[in-house]
Amino acid sequence: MAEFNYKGISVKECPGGLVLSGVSDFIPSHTFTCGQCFRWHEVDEESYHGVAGGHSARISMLKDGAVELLGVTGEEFRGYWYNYLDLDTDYAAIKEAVADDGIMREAVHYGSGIRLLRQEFGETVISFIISANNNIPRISGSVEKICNRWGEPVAGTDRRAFPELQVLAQVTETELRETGVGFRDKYIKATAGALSCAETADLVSLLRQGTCGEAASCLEKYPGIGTKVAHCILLFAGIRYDVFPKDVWVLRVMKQLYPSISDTPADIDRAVQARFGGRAGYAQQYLFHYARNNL
DNA sequence: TTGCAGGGGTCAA
DNA sequence: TTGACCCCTGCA
Repeated sequence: MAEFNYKGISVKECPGGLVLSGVSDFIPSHTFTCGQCFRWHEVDEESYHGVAGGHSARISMLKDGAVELLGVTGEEFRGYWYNYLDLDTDYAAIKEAVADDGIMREAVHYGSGIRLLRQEFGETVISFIISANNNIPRISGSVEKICNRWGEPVAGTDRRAFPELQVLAQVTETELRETGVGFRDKYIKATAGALSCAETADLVSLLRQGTCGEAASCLEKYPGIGTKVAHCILLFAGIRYDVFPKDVWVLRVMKQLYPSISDTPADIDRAVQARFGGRAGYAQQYLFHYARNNL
């Protein structure tokens, strides 16, 4: 069995996949259930199966702390999963920076194994349009149905890839509604159509420029995308980390734990930018995950 | 068993 | 600034 080192991570081939040593600050349950993604299914304790970017993997934490990637080749690890799992980011440094008071220390400790996934842009856009005024089981169900119906087959699994936006743009609203997306059907079709006409790489490049408010406004031009969904897309597609999505849970935690900060979104943004700056998105994830499970 | 409120918002009036 | 919007779930 071959063994190699990739950017500080020791990668060893094992039957059916790879075992990684030297990955820190990663716990599958924290990363895959913190609300940033909808296509990772728990198959065992600290073991999840997911499909991303046309690839399939079963990712598990082994007892010795090593990370096992089943169904993944060394080439796929270097070419896709390393970046997807955000393995080049130093989470120890981020955690130290954002855990600047007792509340944040507790939130960071609670979600210590969260990594922000660098998800596909189109999949992230459509998934978070579906998330509006919705709940996680239903969002996951709709996304899976969309993949089953219009996605391409993926090697190594019965599950399918998230379809291209060009494909979704051709689907009727009635067909979309059959996947349980409800009134969001027209938003999905319209935004998939508008984005499939645009050059995605150029748009993503544009979204990295300017302030996070400007980037969010750019996305808010598309149907079904308001401020909160725009911020989620920017953060969870790995485009920028200075955004702070404010959903009901974050507003709840801010009101309860930081009553001195006014609960208007603008005031929260000002306080968060001053305090966390370019790491606001990471802070939001720790707070959100903590709030969801403790408040 | 049935009825109702509410959910990781957005949009239009 | 408000209410409608799909529809599933939890709870009384």
